[in-house]
Amino acid sequence: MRYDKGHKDQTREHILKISTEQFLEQGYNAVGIAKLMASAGLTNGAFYNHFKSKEDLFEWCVVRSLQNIRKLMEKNATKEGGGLRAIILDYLGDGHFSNPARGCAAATLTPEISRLGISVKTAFTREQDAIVEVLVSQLPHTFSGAKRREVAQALFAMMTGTLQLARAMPTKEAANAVLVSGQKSAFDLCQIKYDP
Amino acid sequence: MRYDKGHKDQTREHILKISTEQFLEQGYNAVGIAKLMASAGLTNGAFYNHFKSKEDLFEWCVVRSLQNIRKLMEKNATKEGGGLRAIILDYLGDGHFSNPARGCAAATLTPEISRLGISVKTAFTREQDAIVEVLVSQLPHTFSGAKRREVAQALFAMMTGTLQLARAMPTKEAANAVLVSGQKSAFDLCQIKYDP
DNA sequence: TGTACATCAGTGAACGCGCGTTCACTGATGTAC
DNA sequence: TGTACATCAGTGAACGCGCGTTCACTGATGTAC
Repeated sequence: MRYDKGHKDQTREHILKISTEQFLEQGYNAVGIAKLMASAGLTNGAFYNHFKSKEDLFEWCVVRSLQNIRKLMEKNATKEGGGLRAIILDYLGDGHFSNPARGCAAATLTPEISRLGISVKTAFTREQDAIVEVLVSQLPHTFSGAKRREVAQALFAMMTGTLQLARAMPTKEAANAVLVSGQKSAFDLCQIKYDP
Repeated sequence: MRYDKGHKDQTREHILKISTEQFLEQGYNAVGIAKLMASAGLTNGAFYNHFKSKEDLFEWCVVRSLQNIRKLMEKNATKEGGGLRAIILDYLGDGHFSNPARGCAAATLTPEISRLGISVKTAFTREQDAIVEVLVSQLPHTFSGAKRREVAQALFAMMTGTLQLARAMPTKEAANAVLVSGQKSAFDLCQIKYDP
C-alpha cells in the first residue's frame, strides 16, 4: 500500500518515542529490535527503513531524552520561585525518581554509553554540555569566570549520581534519604538556601 | 578426579576475580556464563557448582568491588597528606578513570543494579553505606550531626556521577575537564582547600 | 592387603529462546504515456 | 480514459549465533569392611 505524505516521519517518531522509553527503563542491551517493533505495532524488518542500526537508534533516543530534560530545566528555571531551586528539586524529586522511562538518560544510560562508539559519545557530550549551560545560566553571580562552568558541571554530576544511587536502594526510605542529601548539598554547592 | 582440600574455594575465588572484572568492564547483560567460564579455564556446567545463578554471582562481584574501593579509601585516608584529599584525587584520578575493570561498581553498574532484585540492591546499599561511613569519618569537624552523613552521601554521589560522565566523553580532554570540575567541587563541598 | 562403593568438582551436550541484521517479496498508490 | 510501470513502507522468514540453566555422566580419590 502507499501511505500518506508524512506517514514515514510519523512512524519514525512513534518508534523513537517507544524505544526511548524502553531504553531508559531497561537499558541498551535488554531492549531487542523485534519486541520493540512489535510494541510499536510493526514487524522487525521495517526497522531498517528508519534506522541504520540499533546503536544508531539508541543515539537518537539519548539525544531525545537529554533535550527533553534540558527543556524541562529551562521551563523550571522560568517558573516563579524557580531558577536552580526548581531545577534541583524537580530533578531529584519523586516524579523523576519514579519515572525513569520519561527521565534523564544521564542517570540511567551513562555506563552503557561509555561502552559504545564515538558517535554516541559525541552526541551525548553535546547534549549534556547544553544542559550544563542551562545550569551555568542559573548560578548566582557570586560565581564568576571558569568557576561557573566547573560548579555547574559538578552539580549535574551530583544530580545524576544521586538519582542513580537512590534508584539502586531496596526501600523507598533509603532512596529518599539519598535524594534529600543530594538536594541539600546541591543547594550548598550553588550557595543558595535550602528551601524544599 | 579428586581435588585438593581448598581447591573448590580457590576455583570459586578465581571465578569471582575474573567475573568482577568482566562485569565492571562490560556490564551485567553483556557478560555470558559460557564465555566467562571459558576465560576461567572451565566449562559452563561447572558454574552452578559455585553459584546459584548469574544474578547471585553478580551480587558477590558488586560486593567485592565496593569492598575493594572502601579498603582503598581507608588506605588513602591514612597516607600522609591523605584524608579526603587523597580519597577524592584517587577516585577521580586517571588510574581509576582508565581502569573500570579494577574500579568502583557504583560508577559502572548502578543503573543495572536498580533493575535487578532486592537481594542485589540490599547488598549494594550495605556496601555503599560502609563507603559513605569512611567519608563521614574524614570530614572536617566543621560539619556536625546529621549534616555529616548528608554531605558524605552527596560527595559520594558526586564522585560516582563525575567518573561516569567523564567516561562517556569521546575525548580525553573533555573527560579531564569533567574530572577536574568534580575534584574542585568535591573539595568545595567538604570545605577543604583544593590542592591537587 | 584387596575390593566395593561413595564422593564430588568438573564435563559437555542439550533445552527453548531471543538476538541483530538481511532480503525477496507484497500491494496500494502515483506517474507516464 | 486506460494501461503499464515505478515507488516504497512494511512483511515475515531466514541467517548464524549466543543466552541461562539443566543434567547424565566421568574419573580420581577417600572410606568401609
